[in-house]
Amino acid sequence: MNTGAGSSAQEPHRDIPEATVARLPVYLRALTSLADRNIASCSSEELAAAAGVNSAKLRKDLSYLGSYGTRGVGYDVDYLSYQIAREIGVTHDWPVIIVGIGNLGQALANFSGFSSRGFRTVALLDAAPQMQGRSVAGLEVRPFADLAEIVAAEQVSIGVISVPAPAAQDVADAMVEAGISSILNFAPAVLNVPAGVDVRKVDLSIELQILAYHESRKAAEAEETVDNDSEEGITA
Amino acid sequence: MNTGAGSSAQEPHRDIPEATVARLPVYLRALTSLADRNIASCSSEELAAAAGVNSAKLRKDLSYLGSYGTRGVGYDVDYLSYQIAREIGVTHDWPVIIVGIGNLGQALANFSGFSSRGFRTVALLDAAPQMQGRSVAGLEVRPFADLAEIVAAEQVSIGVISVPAPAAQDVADAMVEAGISSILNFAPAVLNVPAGVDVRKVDLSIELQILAYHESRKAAEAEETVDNDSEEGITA
DNA sequence: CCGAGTTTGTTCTCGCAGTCACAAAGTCCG
DNA sequence: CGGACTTTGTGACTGCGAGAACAAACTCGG
Repeated sequence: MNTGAGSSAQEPHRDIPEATVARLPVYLRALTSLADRNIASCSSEELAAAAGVNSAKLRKDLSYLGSYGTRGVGYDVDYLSYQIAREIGVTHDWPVIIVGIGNLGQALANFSGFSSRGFRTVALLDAAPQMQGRSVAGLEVRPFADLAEIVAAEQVSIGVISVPAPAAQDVADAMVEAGISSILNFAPAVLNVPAGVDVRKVDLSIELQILAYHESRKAAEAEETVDNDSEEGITA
Repeated sequence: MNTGAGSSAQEPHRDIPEATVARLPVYLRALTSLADRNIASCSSEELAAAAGVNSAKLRKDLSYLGSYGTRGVGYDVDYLSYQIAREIGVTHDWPVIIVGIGNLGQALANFSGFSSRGFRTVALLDAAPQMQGRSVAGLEVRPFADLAEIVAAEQVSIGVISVPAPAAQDVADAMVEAGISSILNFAPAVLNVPAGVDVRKVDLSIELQILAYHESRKAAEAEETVDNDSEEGITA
């Protein structure tokens, strides 16, 4: 009865809401943590607590994937982990390249969370001559000009940009040109990419500014409540 | 006529939607970029393009702050910049401490975007003895035990956590205990904090996994469209 | 001084996301 | 073997956010 877009065979889900997609990795991490503690099964309440969300929301999110729980019992940790990993698509490793091996790029290259969660850094690229050939996190830094060649050879579809803002758009253009269709951008710049290419942005100073806004309001409120007293007596 | 919560003198705004708050820093950056190019005024259309959003959304967002534009003309770049900065609360610098001076912590300490956008890193803390006294980004790494003392002395209300996941909750607890009320968390762990404390989370592997999900779907769709052809002929 | 043109600020509508509450479905004990 | 209990999965409701469209307000040229 849907918009007749074929293949209604064994995938009753499809079209998982974006908000849910963003939480699935959180659930996956919580499940991994439970598995590490040798917990074989858990209720939605427990898993929700471990993931830091509401249990109803968790159940609804999981229901988009299918019915992988058992009523009256809960979820099997390993089984659910696999199902989520399969849905996200991290049952096999994704090759990733990092462009811009400054402080942040080096930190990312060394970040174990990438390799342990379905991603494998296959190349580090930097345009600066003095970076060439240096070894970072066990990988040799290669010239930016090699981008297309590496992407083609390693079948890379995900790229990380950690260059200064002015260079970000050029790097993005080159990535798209080379065939990359998903970009994680750490540069504080707006990227223009053609349709079909996904960009996610991580912006450190924006996060801090959002905190600052709330902090300002907290301070203003605190001041307001003291306002009645009009304390100005530092004359003692 | 609002819910009579005092002080209806010269602040007609208050209660800015969270989604808008998250975009204000983006607008601020776009404005800064325009100012750097000596552009004194701009329309909502231009600013929206620079910030990568819809112009209607931009105008709506700005309207929460007040009427700082001129109909028929547009916005004065400097004036609007100041108003946004004032609303966010970054007209003066916020002192920030960073706990966990590993690869990521060092990258954050060296990140110029912090200092140039309303934040000043006042201390770097790490629990590891071998880190003590080392100089990173012009600051000496101090023992984690000094946390409370530093927070009190420098009036710090914002803390950054860049320690491994297992230590994150302990660090958060200590921060809250010391009086910090806003936390930017880079550790892949769920933090439990009391009400009144804001936590924002930046999780690198989650961002990648979200990209992977979309990438999987792209691959699946591509396969689907080729399915009709059933190309298996690599026999040549 | 006035009208045409431009751009903001706001209203309205639609869709997505979060939460509550409950029926369905399974387990476990007597 | 049956009933009480537990927990999932889902339907209904509410509220926020995005976008389109329009009225208000300002500028500028004659």
